[in-house]
Amino acid sequence: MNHLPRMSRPASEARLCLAEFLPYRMNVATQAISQGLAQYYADAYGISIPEWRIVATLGEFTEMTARDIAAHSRMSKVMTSRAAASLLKRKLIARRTNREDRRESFLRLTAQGGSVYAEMVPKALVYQARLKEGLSKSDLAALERILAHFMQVSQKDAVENGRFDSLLTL
Amino acid sequence: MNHLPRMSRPASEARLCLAEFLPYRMNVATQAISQGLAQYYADAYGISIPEWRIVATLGEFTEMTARDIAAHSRMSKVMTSRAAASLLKRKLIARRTNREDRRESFLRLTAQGGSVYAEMVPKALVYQARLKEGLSKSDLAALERILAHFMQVSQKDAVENGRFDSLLTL
DNA sequence: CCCCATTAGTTTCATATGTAACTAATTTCC
DNA sequence: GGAAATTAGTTACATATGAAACTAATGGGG
Repeated sequence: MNHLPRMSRPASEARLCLAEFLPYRMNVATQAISQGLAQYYADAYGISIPEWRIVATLGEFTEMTARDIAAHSRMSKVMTSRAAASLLKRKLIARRTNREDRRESFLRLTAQGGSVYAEMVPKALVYQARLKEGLSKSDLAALERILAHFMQVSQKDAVENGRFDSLLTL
Repeated sequence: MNHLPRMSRPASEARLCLAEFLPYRMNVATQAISQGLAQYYADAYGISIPEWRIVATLGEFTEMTARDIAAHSRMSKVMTSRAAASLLKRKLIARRTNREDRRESFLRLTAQGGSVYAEMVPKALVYQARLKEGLSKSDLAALERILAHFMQVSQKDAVENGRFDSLLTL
């Protein structure tokens, strides 16, 4: 007589180990990375991550509309609007309505916003360096490919499932 | 006469390019990955990510306390409590108070919860396979090292800054 | 034994975020 | 030239999340 399993199970019972599941692991790692940085931004400058994205974008490009900031920093227009409002209130950025198209306005860092930016950049770079420190050149190169690949796959997936908006939503 | 810059700037003006900033890129990539999966969970089973983490943990370990599920799936006890309450209400999990220590209870999947799990696992594995598809063996190996490294660095950072709780907070 | 500290888990409150509706300006197209 | 569609940006409402307060049960000296 041959041995049959006593308890019937689906033919292909694939096991899932949460701790090894890639989306989970990416989430946990990213959460851990963001946590420290966000805490630092908040403690030192009272700036949230969406606000930081605006400051960083304006620090890089000088003057931009909210729409373009949103696209560049991959935030929704709502998120961008709210973060910009908060920065405006604290006079870290200033707005200038576009006379050619009065729906939009150009945003730029104020002097004060500029010095916050100037202070934050080196800290951010140190943080990034700490993250990379200890990884080999080839692992860092792999990371570039991997992140690009993930973006591409997810993007394709979003398009296939009609979530076009998620291409711009935080 | 020698040329001096007309506008004085900090001696070491390190530039920051948001699009290349690692924490930002990890965030964007992870967000994109999670989005698709979360949407799928929600559409097909009305299950959120925290709920899925509980289901996945119980599918793997059969019976566990909320505390241990939280630790294993890296969620705060609040998040775990809320997600568990929702799953209990929908009878996807069941609870059994521990008689030795009546503060805690053991949670397990119900038959219904078990079949949801059984249906979701293959889908999750396909999603993961899609993500990995197209990456070389060596890039995937690098990814393992990278994620482990990020966890280690962030963990050390959290401890140094007294954020012990963030070791367990989602 | 009993008071105090600790632990599991829940609830409350404040804040953050997403979706959808909205306003105002502009463009399209007849 | 003007009604209809589009676009930039804001607001309103519902939901999600985090922090802290809270409840109930246990453990640990004295």
